[in-house]
Amino acid sequence: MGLAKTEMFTDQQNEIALFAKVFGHPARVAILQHLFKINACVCGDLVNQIGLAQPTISQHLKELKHLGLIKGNVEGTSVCYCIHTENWSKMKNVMLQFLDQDIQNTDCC
Amino acid sequence: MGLAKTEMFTDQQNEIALFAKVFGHPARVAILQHLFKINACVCGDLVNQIGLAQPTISQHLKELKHLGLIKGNVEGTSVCYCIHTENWSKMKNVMLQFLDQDIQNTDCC
DNA sequence: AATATTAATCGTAATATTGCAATGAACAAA
DNA sequence: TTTGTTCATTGCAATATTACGATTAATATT
Repeated sequence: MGLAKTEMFTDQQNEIALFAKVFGHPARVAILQHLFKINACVCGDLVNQIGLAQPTISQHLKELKHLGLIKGNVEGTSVCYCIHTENWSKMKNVMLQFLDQDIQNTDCC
Repeated sequence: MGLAKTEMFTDQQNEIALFAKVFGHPARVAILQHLFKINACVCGDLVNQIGLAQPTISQHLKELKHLGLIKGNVEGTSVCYCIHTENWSKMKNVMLQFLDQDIQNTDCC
């Protein structure tokens, strides 16, 4: 059914999955890396940088914005995007808690 | 269309996306968390724990195994799964490098 | 050998994602 | 006001993902 049964998982598990999902496409990884590097970027520049069509970039930006990881500021006819540092930190904590799990004992198999 | 254009991104970006994608479903997050907690687990136990049907769990396990994040050992009629600690560490380094990016300057927008 | 147990695989239905052409909306410049 | 620029939205085609019933494969148990 192409549909995750979210109701059978904890809020934490669903949150981790949501964040991970948005990183699950190389275009969004590239967009975020570029925003970190340049610190702020107009949508059109991203289209040139990444090489996908404008509607496609716009859609990826929408998803990143929806999760709160980036901010967009209208400046005339263009829109300036940048990392939402506070939310990025919060997300990082959630993901680190998941990634940093440690096994206490030796390998089993 | 429904297909990521991986050829236009760096290997690193594609690798990050691949790892993130596998974490992008709460069932796989739950499976991994359970394996960390219990350290080793027979497939049937995961089916009981998670609450999805056996073929579904088996499919999720396959994806985790394919990325090398877990190992599976046949023990009689059952299969014992556990975290592949070495590969988990490698994956963690890749993801941390991405998550730990820092902005040098102030917010722009 | 016959039966039971466990997990993988196959096949399929339902839904989601990706990508872009076409269009629309908002603003700036002439 | 007309034209151009920039970005969002719509609509659609192609592909991927999720879930599970049915079946198969492998090994135990009787």
